[in-house]
Amino acid sequence: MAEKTVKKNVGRSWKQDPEAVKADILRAARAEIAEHGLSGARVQVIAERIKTSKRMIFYYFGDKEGLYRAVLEAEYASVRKAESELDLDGLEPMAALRKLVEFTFDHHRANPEFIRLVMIENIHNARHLRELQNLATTNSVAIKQLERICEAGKAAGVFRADVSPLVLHWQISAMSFFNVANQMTFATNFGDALFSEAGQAQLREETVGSILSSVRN
Amino acid sequence: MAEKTVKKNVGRSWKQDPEAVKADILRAARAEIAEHGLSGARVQVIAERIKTSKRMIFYYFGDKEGLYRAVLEAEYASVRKAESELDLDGLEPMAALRKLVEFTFDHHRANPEFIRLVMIENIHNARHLRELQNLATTNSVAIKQLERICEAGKAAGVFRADVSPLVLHWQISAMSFFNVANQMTFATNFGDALFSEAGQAQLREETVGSILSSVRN
DNA sequence: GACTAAATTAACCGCACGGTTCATTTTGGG
DNA sequence: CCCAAAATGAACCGTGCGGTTAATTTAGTC
Repeated sequence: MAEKTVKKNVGRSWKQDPEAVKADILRAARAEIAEHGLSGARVQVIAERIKTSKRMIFYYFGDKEGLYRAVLEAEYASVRKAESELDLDGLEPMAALRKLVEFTFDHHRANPEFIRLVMIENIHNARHLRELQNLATTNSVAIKQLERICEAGKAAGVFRADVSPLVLHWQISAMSFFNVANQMTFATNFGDALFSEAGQAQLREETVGSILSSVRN
Repeated sequence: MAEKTVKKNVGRSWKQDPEAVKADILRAARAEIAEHGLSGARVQVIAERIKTSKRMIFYYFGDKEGLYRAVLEAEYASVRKAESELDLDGLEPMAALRKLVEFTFDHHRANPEFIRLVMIENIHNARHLRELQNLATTNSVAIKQLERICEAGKAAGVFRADVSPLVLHWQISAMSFFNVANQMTFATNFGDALFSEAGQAQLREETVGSILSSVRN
């Protein structure tokens, strides 16, 4: 039959670029999951955000949870990289601690999607994070830096002798994280004064102040 | 036809008790939503947790979001009630502040479901909380208490003159909230030492310490 | 240029979900 | 005791979800 040779697509209709597709999917998934949570995120919507199909997501990442794990892993890697680039050499202990607190406060604020992913992961009791074992060894960069600061501070006599780097990290993280994570409910309940530029500058300084004053000898 | 009058249920099969049913639904919904998030929670599962049907949930609460709003409202009311029962009269400013911090730390820790609901609400950008307008006026009990403490502390000269009750509340909430909300990811990343009984006692005291030292004149 | 494996598209599927319909039972007031 | 209204049960429904099947296109290899 003459109609047999119907060609739907004579010219090249698409190019292969698996790495770019994978990276696109990861970015879109990060945004979608951070916005709606794991169960709230729709695979269809992730596909629609970029120029690909739902099929490709399952092709590359297996299932929704595999995709989520990949997003989580990439995001933690990116944060660790930023942390490791913070240079505190040559600073006095108090100045180093101040810089570390300011960095953490600013970095959390600049990465709300990461914060939301961590919130979501906590809702899931860190079940997926625990499955990412290759991160465990390297994600204590911040602690290592604090340990060095604390040692120097104690040696110089400016820090209390019983300051704990781990507790310090917990306190710094708590305020830096809460500032982003709970912004909406806090503002709803108590007003948004603390979340203007001036308010944020104040919180940043008060955070530094409470950390520094709590280690001071 | 003679078979027309088939009676499936001759005897009394159930009792009416709408208030108890509503209360049961609220409790079950709180647990289910706190565990799985709003989109992750299944109405069917909420019904199965107690002795009722999906039908009753929609009958009393309209839809899933209405149920969630009711849960949120009840939970906030319960927390406000606990806060208002905290008695700080007759305490020196520092002692009063210490007691308030300890209370907040302990209360958050004792109410993980409330913490999770707030986390979930933050994921949703506080959209539902904003629709609960009748709470806005009364949920600043904690702030009022802090204002009184700060005034007394400044008058007595033991507090810095520029201490802000709102910032103080933010700091206290940050650490008390983070301690519960981020426990799982923090423990996964940095070990669970801080979440043993001894670790929690240490964190509680360090939280008090950093707050007190940051207001001290 | 034929062959093959990887990459991509289009169409489809079972199913569980939120929500509804219809009928029945219970309660309480007159 | 009767009857309207509230409360409940059972079965159902359309939709959108995560995930799959099968066919088509690309790109490197000989």
